[in-house]
Amino acid sequence: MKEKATIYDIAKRLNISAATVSRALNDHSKTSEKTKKLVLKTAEELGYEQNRLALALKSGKSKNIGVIVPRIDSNFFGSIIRGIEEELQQKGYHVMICQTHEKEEKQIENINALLNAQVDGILLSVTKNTEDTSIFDRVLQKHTPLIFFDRKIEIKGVSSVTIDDFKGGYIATEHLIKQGCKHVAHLTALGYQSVNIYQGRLEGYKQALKDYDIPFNEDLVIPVKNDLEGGKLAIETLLKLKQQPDAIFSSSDFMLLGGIQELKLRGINVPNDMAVVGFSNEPFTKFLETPISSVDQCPLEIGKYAAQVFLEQLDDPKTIKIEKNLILPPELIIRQSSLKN
Amino acid sequence: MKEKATIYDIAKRLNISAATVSRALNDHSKTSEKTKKLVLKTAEELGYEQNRLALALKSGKSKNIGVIVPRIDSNFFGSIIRGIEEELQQKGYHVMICQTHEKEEKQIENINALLNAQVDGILLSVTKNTEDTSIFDRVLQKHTPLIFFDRKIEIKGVSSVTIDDFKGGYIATEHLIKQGCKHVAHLTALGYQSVNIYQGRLEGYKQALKDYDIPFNEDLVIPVKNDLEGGKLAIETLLKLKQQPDAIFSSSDFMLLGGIQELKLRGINVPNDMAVVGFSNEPFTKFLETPISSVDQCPLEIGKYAAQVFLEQLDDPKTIKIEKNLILPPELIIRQSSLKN
DNA sequence: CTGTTAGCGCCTTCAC
DNA sequence: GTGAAGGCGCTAACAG
Repeated sequence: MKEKATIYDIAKRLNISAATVSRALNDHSKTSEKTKKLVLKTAEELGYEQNRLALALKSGKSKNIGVIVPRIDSNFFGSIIRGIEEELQQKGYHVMICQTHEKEEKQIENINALLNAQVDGILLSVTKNTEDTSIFDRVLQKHTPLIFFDRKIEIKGVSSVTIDDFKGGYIATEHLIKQGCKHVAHLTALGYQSVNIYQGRLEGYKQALKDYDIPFNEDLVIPVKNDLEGGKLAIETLLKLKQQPDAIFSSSDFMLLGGIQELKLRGINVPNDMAVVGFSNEPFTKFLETPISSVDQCPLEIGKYAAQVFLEQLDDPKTIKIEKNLILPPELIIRQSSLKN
Repeated sequence: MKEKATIYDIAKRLNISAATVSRALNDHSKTSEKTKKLVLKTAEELGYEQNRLALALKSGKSKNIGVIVPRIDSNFFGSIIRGIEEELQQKGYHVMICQTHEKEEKQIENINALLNAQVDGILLSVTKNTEDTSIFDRVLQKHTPLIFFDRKIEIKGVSSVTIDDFKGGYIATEHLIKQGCKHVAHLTALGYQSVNIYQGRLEGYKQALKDYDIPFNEDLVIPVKNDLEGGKLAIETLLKLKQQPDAIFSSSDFMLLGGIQELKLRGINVPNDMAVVGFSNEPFTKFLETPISSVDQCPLEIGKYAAQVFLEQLDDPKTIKIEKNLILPPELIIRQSSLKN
């Protein structure tokens, strides 16, 4: 077997032209069955395989799409990528992965790299500190489909797939209220202004309070760093209040876990003294002794829909590319941490 | 800005030949400084970007490498991919991701797809039920570097990066023995024969017992399915024994967690009645009320080394590609679950 | 139904 | 120092 057989090799062997071989291989209508069979047979013998690079250069379509996420080693983004990959590979696409580590410069680098690798589209979860949006214009100028997922920025002509953070905040809070909680606190994360995910959760929280005639109390909203330490600090702050809360809706499972650890140290029982609900449905939430209720963001779905939106964009002629903004409903997973006895 | 500027566009504008433009862009020695500057300037103006596909077709190097894993939405594989990506992107490579879902047919499909996408190399964590190895020969015949990581198969000429499972089993067991445990049970996983990862851990366990003059007791080795349910079953089996264990070394954190839950139901205290150590250092292990000791497999390192081995293979002339088998030392992370009071 | 020609965008001899 | 020509592998248009 030669290292690499081309259509010319098989053409030579059969004493026909490369064009005929190409047609036969692609099952073109105007080709005799005889030559088709012959070509297929010798192709097999020579171990021929199509060189997608050549095809890509010719057609201008690489059949690769770029996916940019903050980190890949997180359950959330890993699941999204899984969804994207599964949806796209069956259409003959390959997924090229990049990470930004929440750095805008890396985001720009990655986009440029993907662009000149001639990807057929870019799916991007926007870095939280994105300030310069001109890079996105460059993508659009090249007529490369661009789709935001999970985290978006408002840019005309860019479709997106996100979850309904407002609803997530609402159902979590409503659930706690229905459990009989009168003073629901809320932990929100610092540092995500530009993608305002946490803003939506907060608004949902407020709306739920309003709908159930509970006055909003600013003191019960604690903005902290999104990690275990932040959660501990939040608890310390909350417990100093005159009016202490009887429930917490945290916009992140990690902050919540830190908080729960702190509550335990202080002998405060979850869920009876303090009912809690987190956000993201991180894998660890269901493994704890007191499993944590959490709002699931359906990452697999996000990935699948993002892929589908991309495929739709492809069908459209370049001029009438309509913007599509999918907002998926999150789902509240109720576990022990929010069920008062 | 035109949709896509090529070297011809800038050549035309400057009334010079495309060849000169190419040379100027590549900082070729035999080009006047004047034209270089001129070319660079107009390239900038026209928004020129190199088309990597054309370069790839010409050079035969796509600067893409394929990575195949069972699943991407697992902390372990996610971390490995992160390591690979970070190491390779700075050398100008892109990572293309595929999943096998532990199906051999998908593994073959993915390899073929990557091959005719002309990747410059394939990094693969072998599917556990791999039987037909002829696909790997095909890769080698094409002189495409192939590197196994985490899970390997013995194939001449294929390098690999794995962890020392024997050592992992050894240090975990030794640690339990040093804690004063006399009857260390071992949970091993069913269904991974072809990649014999679990075999190594078992051997390490045996060797540790031997080194500390503890007789090996076959009854204490429980093979179960690698999930929570399997762990529960294992505990049931163990507790029926005349000689009950006082410690467990589990070859998987998930089996162990199931076991711990079962122990708790039965009022058996961890670590005092039963000291336990898991394997993989899954994220949840450190979040539990009784954090679990576990053998960390350094996935990030695996990824980085796999990438490095790939880069080394590249330097070698095709003929003298030497096989390199890196075996990384795992690390025991000691937490409360194995520390007797 | 098949062969010829041309070109995707780039780089690399080979002349000049 | 620069231009012209050819080719990487494939396909589409145009003849025949």
